[in-house]
Amino acid sequence: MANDLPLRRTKRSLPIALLRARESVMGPIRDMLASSGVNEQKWRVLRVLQERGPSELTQLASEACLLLPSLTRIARAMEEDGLITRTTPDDDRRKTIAAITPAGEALIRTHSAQSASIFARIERDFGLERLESLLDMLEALQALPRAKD
Amino acid sequence: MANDLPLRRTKRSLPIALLRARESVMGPIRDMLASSGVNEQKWRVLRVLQERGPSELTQLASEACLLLPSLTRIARAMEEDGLITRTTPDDDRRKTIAAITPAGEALIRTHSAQSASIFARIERDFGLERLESLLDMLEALQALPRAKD
DNA sequence: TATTGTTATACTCTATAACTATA
DNA sequence: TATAGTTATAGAGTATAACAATA
Repeated sequence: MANDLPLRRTKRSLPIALLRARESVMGPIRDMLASSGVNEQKWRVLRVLQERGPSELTQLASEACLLLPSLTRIARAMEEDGLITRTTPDDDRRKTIAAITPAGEALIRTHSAQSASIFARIERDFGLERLESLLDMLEALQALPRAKD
Repeated sequence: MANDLPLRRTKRSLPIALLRARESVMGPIRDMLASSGVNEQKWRVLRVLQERGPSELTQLASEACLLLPSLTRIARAMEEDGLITRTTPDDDRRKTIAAITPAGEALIRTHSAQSASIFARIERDFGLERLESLLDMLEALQALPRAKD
């Protein structure tokens, strides 16, 4: 069996290239979050909730790229910190709806200027048009049909 | 202070878009690795070593997107499994050089056909030209100057 | 029976600092 | 003194399965 096909160079390996690109972008963002009291995961949860409004945990986990058991723990901690609320809707009491609180929104606002400045720098160095094109492609990549096998 | 600038939609947030895109690509690759006995991190180490040849741990950590303490542990385990060797060069005995073994290369070969097929599917669904263009941009993004502040 | 979320568990990675050996 | 790597430690995420409550 001729299964010793050479693999792509790692620079041209999509998973590795995506990871390395993310690592280079995350540097200044990690510095920002270090002074915020929330980690990357909690920041994503806040960002998704602010954008989408109150959300079921399953959907929230999917959009924030977290497993549901991880989100269960994270959401409990964030509720204790007053950043989100968790409620059970009367029409389906299996569900939990998470929602961002004013304190959570305030935390985002506190860092919005810094976040914008980090992004502006990338825009400047990378090029606005190219960046928009990259974001278009990343969005399209997410939308690809999931392989079944 | 007008620091309540609205943030980008999460779909247009570079860190989140990179993460979500990677998650959608990693699905079938995780399935592949599940039957290989190595996890994502060890797979990256093997891929980098196969490509670059024997490497110092600091450089290897950087290219495989791992912290050095993580790599120390991972490399020890991989050496025990016979996938890599670790040697101390005579000209600088502070260093450790890791190198892939024939068993490590065999492990990669075992999955090269499957890996190629996963990639071919993405090429087909996403478009070859578009994919190459995406990889170009990801490579360029990695090469951006690191922010200092 | 299927769905939603929680809990439990084992494993692993992350992040930081302290430490050793060598240069 | 600086560098390369290791060790230690605390914290957190990953992955899976089992479970409870509800539909």
